[in-house]
Amino acid sequence: MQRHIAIVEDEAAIRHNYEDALKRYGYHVTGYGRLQAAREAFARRLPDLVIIDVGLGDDVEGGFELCRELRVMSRGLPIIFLTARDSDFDVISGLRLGADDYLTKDISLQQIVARVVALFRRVEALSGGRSDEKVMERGDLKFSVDRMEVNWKEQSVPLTVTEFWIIHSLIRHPGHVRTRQQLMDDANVLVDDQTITSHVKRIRRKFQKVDPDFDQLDTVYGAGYRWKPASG
Amino acid sequence: MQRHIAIVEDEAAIRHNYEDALKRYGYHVTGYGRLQAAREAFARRLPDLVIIDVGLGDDVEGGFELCRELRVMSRGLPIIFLTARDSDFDVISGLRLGADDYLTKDISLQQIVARVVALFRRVEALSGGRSDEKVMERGDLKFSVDRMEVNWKEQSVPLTVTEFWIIHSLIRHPGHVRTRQQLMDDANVLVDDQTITSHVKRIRRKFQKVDPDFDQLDTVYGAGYRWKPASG
DNA sequence: ACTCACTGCCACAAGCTTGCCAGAATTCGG
DNA sequence: CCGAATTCTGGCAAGCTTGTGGCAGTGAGT
Repeated sequence: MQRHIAIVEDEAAIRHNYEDALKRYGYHVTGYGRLQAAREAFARRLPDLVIIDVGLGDDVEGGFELCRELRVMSRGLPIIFLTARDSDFDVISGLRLGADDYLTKDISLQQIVARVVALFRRVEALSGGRSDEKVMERGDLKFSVDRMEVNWKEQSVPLTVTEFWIIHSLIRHPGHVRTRQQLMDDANVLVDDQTITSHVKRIRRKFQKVDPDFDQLDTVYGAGYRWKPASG
Repeated sequence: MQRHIAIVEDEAAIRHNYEDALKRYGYHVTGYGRLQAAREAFARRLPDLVIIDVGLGDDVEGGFELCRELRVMSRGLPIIFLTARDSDFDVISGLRLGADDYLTKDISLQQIVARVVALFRRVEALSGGRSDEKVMERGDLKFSVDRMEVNWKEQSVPLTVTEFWIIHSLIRHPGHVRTRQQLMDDANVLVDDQTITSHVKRIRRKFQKVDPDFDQLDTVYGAGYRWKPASG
């Protein structure tokens, strides 16, 4: 699968520069001019890497806030900070937001691409070659792609491969309805709708074995299934 | 119209396997044993999807080169890479070239077919699909197609699929009257006028359960229904 | 060869949704 | 104010969707 990079940067000219450079390297790139747009997009689907300009307009704090939110959504998601001013650099490092890299805007496009590539390589090395995040945390759920392991409330839930990818698909789109077709695609199987129903039953059973009150996986009648977002 | 898939793979046995599997799914498949043959065919007519073995003979670079050429010819053409080797080098290079998917040869035929189907679905969704706004906000109403969820004054309103599409149709034309016929079309059902009346009744009831003063959905005598614009 | 886990699917049960009817209520035109 | 047309409403039966237990085929591991 192609890597998906998100760029949050309000100056259109700069944003397009970065987009072009990264696209030329075969990445799938989406640019966002405003924080809110980015936030909404991320709620739908997390990219594989995020580049954030912390000097976004007058809302200096916004970039930090977004970073914090992303860290909550996905612990392992690579984040690169961009800043026009050198002075911000200290602030950023002081905040320990967990960004994976900091860049000032005066560096060359080539350098940026190089950093992105390097970051992907590093993430890959850690996670054994998958393009997905190492670990996702969503409320009571901990999800590790490289270990193929799922934890619910600190307890391990033993899932099979197919079940794993179905859950994976649901969790990567929290709150969104996924049709049985989509789940099939994401789990890489080509089967009957009913079979997905069976898998979901088994998944529920396994979660309930660990936590009888498990209730995070909604059925949406006539549509599909949905992973209930943490807050409800 | 039938989809045309091209397979570039030098080992005849493997190539035929793939061809058969995909043909059984109703695709029109052409196999090419040598790069040059494929290149010439593509110059005449581009297929709808290409599967390339990157380990073609001793010409390791050939597959990548072909991919590059195809990308120039058609930016959106779906390309799947096949390889016997699982080394990172192949993966990275393949992805940078803009391949849409990447498979090692040890996966099952079924999985390959599944990927092909999924890729076509994705491409279709991007081009042919209507480009809906994902989230709509109209005054007290929040509406998300992805989530199949409707909120009125911050409270969730549980609607069925048909009700959902009816509301969707009304909200996309705020202040305009929609006939029962139009609502039928938009909800993709073919029924009696009276049935739409029933649906509207149920929709109103559900909104009123959340907010007894709900009054946003007007009846226009002799014509149809209308979603009252916000301030009204 | 044998076991065991996984997967896909079937068949039946349970539940929800939908379409429509018939009578009541409302609106419209004169 | 009256009659005709239109809409509202409660309710119900058919049909579709999902839950559930189970079974057979496959493939990996012993």
